[in-house]
Amino acid sequence: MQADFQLSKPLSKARIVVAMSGGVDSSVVAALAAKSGAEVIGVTLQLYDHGAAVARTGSCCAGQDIYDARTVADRLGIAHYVFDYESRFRDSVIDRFADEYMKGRTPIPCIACNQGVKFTDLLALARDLGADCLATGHYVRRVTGARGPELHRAADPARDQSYFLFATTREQLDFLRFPLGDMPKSAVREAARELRLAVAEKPDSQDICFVPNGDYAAVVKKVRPDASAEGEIVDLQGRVLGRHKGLIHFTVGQRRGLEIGGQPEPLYVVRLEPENRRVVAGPKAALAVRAARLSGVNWLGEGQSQGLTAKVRSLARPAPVEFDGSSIHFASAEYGVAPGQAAVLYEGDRVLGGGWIEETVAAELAA
RNA sequence: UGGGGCGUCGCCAAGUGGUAAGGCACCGGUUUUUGGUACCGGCAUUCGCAGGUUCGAAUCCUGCCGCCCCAG
Repeated sequence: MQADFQLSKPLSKARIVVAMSGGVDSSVVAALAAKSGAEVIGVTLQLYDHGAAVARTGSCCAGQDIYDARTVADRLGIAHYVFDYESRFRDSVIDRFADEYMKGRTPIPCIACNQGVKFTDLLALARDLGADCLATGHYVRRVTGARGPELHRAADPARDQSYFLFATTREQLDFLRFPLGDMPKSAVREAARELRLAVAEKPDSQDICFVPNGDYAAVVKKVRPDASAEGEIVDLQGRVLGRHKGLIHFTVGQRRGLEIGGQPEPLYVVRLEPENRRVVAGPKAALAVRAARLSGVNWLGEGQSQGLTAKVRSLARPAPVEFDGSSIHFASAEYGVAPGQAAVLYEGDRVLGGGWIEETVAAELAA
């Protein structure tokens, strides 16, 4: 197995920095880089280190993972550095994550992490190390188009991570390489086995890396102690249906957890009102949205505005939309669109960019 | 107090003699590098309580308890 690192100079004269998380994917990237003949430097960032999170499986960038990355680097015979980015990660990812929840929004820490710590800080570090590129284990493709590098969905649709990388800028994309974008996950695992990498059978990471037991609310409360302020759960007319134990436990589109029974049909969270700590609940139909205004738009495309599709969550078939530069308009109602989540725009397999969902416009329901 | 009605899983609610539907909630699982959704599965040996009739009752009878309504 080989990878094309898309460099303009001979690999024998190139220096590649590989972001090694300690998982199978980035380990295989390091192996592919080492095999290419270039000089390879593995870099691992220590992002957090709560005692409890260290030993758990499915994590990333702490304790055992750092050890695993080092072990792989040693086996490959490449240089390996570990940098302490805990405070940076706490400020730019964990604190922001908590603040978003406090505001009644639903954050995606993985994108914040990619955007900041990885593609800004680590990328700058790689440049400082004199690298010609920074390679990561993300499942996404960098395709050279007529006007330079483009970001495309991964070849393995089940693994595509383009949703989490919408904020990647042109400059960053210039310097980044994603050797796994063309490969199915099974091939990556197979390669790890053939290379006898210790991480070959390591479980995929999932959930939020810095949340130990899937209990993200506990992390928010730890960072922001006043997060458990109670409030009312009301229906669309404002009638009180019950109480809740903290806005942070809810997200728009959520069904479970309201603990309100006796209804003829399920209740969903329609909206969160941080000003008065209210959770507004209603039937599924009340979730229908026809447009969403975005902030922090990152654009990698040209003038496209028609024939686009958008994903409003990582798992979802892309929905046809029109984009006017700041808002997306769905061709047919979309459900459970939560502020704080990302809307990523595609033209076929190409990622044109995206933005953060600020507010949504309810669809007029013919009823 | 007199008259009427009701009491089935946490909530709503079928079932009026043949051996407890369903919905909501909740729990578990699947899916997944966010949260959530969706899907699959689980969830009353028991029908306010105590007796009685019957081969057999949540369904019939009696008493008690509780709640609701109406009372010149």
